[in-house]
Amino acid sequence: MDEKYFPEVIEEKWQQRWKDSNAFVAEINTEKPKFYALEMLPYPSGNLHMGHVRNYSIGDALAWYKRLKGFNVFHPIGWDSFGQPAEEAAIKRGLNPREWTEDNIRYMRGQLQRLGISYDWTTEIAAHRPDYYKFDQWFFLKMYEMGLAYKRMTQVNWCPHDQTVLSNEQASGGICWRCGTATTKKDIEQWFLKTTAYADQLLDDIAEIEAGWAEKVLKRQRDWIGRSEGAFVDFAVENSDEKIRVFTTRIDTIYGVNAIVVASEHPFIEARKSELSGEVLVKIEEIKREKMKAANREEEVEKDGIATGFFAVNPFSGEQIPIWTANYVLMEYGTGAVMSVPAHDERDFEFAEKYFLPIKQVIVATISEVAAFETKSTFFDWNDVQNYEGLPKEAFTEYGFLVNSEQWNGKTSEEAKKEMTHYAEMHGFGEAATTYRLRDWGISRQRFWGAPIPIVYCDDCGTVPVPYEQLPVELPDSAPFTGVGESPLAKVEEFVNTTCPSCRKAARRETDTMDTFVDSSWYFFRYIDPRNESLPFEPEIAQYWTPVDQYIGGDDHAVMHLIYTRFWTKVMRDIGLVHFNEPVKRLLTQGMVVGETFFDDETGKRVYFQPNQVSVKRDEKGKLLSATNVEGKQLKYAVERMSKSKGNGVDPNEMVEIYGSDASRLYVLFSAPVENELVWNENGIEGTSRFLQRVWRFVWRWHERLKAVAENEPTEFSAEARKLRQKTHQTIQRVESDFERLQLNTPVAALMELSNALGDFKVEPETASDSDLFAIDEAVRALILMLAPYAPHAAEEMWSRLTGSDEGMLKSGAKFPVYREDLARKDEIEIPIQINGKLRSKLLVAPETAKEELERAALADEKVREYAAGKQIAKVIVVPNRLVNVVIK
RNA sequence: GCCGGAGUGGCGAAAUUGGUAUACGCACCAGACUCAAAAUCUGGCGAGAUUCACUUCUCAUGUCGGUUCGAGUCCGACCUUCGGCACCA
Repeated sequence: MDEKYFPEVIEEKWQQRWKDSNAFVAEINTEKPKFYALEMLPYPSGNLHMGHVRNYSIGDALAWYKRLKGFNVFHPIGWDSFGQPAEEAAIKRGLNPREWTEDNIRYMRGQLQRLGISYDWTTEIAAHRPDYYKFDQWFFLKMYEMGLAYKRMTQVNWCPHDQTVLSNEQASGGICWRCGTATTKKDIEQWFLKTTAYADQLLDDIAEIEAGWAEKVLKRQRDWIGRSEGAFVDFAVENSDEKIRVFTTRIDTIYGVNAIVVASEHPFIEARKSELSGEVLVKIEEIKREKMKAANREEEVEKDGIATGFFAVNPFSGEQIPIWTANYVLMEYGTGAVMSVPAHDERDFEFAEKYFLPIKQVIVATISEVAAFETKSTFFDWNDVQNYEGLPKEAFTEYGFLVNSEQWNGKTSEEAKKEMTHYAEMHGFGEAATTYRLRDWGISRQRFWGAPIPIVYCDDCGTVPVPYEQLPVELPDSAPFTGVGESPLAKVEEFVNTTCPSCRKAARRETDTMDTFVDSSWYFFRYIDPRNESLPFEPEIAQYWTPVDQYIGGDDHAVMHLIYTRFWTKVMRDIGLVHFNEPVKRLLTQGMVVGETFFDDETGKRVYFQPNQVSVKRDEKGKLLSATNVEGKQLKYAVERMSKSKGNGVDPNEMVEIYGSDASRLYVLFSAPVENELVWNENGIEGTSRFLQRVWRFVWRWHERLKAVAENEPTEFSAEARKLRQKTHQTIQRVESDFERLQLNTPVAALMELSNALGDFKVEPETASDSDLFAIDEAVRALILMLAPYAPHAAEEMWSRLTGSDEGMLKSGAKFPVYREDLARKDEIEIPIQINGKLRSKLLVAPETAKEELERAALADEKVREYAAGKQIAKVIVVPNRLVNVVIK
């Protein structure tokens, strides 16, 4: 240990030592409680950004804390290494995706190791390696057997120029990202996983994890699944045997139906093309075009539609109602047809207003209104100008009581829904139904850099799954990467041409690869048994380590990844690999790390923020008012996610080089609560670095002297020493309870206070008494141990100096300090005295002073007497150990 | 438009259940050390008024109102802001 704190020296030293001693290698140990700490695995883009640093600093703090609390901690890391950027690098720069990926992993692994995150590197995995994606394929085959993987026609974005499939992102604005051509839609066959089969479980099992997941994430999941309960009702088409089935959650409003509205792609329309008028056909084409634009642009589109000229019959009332088609009805949801009830649905109301369709009220808010409707007609007809006054201003969408509904009049919406659904069932024109917004998961990608889908197409045998013993279906070394044309794999003859596993004749392989969300749906199960060649993992090992106790990541994964991984877990349970429903007990969604970004107003180009290149004006609250570059030209600015490409990034490498990993991590954890957005501020890190140095200097000054500390607790302590011990134990309690609540910023404040208390303890090493030494030793040890989750290298070094042992905290059996209530308690506490709720005076008393005693002391207080003079004391409120409030009138 | 979260000093933020608002840190100011600077150490730091001074008082947690002995915290309305969803029948 040097007198001065040189992070680069000690950090390298301890990183090496941890590695040599396998300090973080986890082994099953049934004697200890286990703790699985997991951070979302990174995509190997080439560089860590500050969001990663934050993510791993949080995870590491918890991992260290739990280790010190005696848990057997598993803290692994890996690489989400399949995906488009590797392929892009291949197209743009002629690189081999595999080499590009491996290079990036090597570099980023170095960065992680430089940060000193306590990973068990022996379990590192990467999705692009055959020993991993073999099991993506294994799972696919299992799901195929279970009927959960199937193929169907679906629409994709298509670039007619490049002849290639585009993701929504690549086709955003309806333009191909590569060539700028307007995109079209194309029908192709793709593989799907039947997530909808688990829709109810995905929704209902939320109850099991509710306590440990942020409500905002659960809400988004519920919305994503979008279960809605209602009924199907069949409307007969007049003069035909055909029926149009609609889905409604409000069958109670069915007497208010003024039209059936179908989507422009609805089979009813397709089947009657020849019978529709030219005007209608033109409109339908217009609607389809509008829909496509609407999907790409993000504007609200006005409702548009046309009557088809056909009519249907309301099965309840027998009324004849027109069949319309309109742009606001979606083919993808429900049945692609709705019953329009303008009086009780906002969209239908808007539509009726535009096209002057009749509006009939069938629900009223209160029972007292029901009687009035027996004589009053509420059918609003736009042709009847007399009645114009009766036009409601908006739809009444709440539940209420039925009117204008024959035998159902007077019933509540809830009763009517049940009874009318039953009635429809009895009469064969409807049934109770539940629909979901959740779609099956399309996993086919017409890309190279992903796990090949293990399927063979044979002219004789059809679709044949690759036998398990032939897995993995390996990706070829390379493929022609052009970014245009069909899937790159389709061009690799030796890959495509194979023999049918069933009849041995020549056959062709599936050339689509899997969505990368497949890899990330189960990766944390692979960590626990990463070299297993026959199974994704051994169920017995999973029995010990899983589910994950604490998962940490950004809330950008609140739906897709976290729904898919929950789905996958349920499938694994049904296969018999695991015995629980939910993979993650507690989820922490960290806030983004953001920085200010500057753009050139004219060119839109980013301007790198460097103090000498950009000058900014701020208002008194520090909010940016304007920014100019060197030439005084106005710049645009925004606060966005920090990254190198955006030019607002602090490079983690640079930061670690200047301040060290410990100070950097400490700063990131200290300066905002984990779930808050973290706005990067260069100055803050100086403070945390100074704090570490202060602690360091203290240990340096005292460590020799502390070797002589008494083993047994002295019986007598000075008042000063007692105060220090009090602070020590109060701090232990605070830090512990904050960690349990995942509040990682406030423990740092507590540790700073303890460190300040040590500084205030005016004793010199040369003259300190045995009891003083004991108190200091106790405080310093506690401080260092509690600092370890934030600044593990510095903590290790100081610990080794104090203990004289170099083997490391964990190997030497160091434990989180134990809180002692008897020492934390104060001799004397300050009780505020309020008069009419306002602080007027203070009382120094022993803790646990009785109520009566407090009241007496408060009333005797000079201030209180002053205020009470000539007035009446109406009441005295005494909360022991808290306050006294004297109410004076 | 709908849903959800959040508004506390110059800034990041504290305040387990209603009970001393502004802990801790940054920035800033003053002092000590130094030939000087950096580093370090000490002190100050919500606003306003009052006093030579010790002090004392008033106001302040987005705005307005309510409940309560007492509200940053609970209730109601509104404003601002961030995020999610966007015709889901």
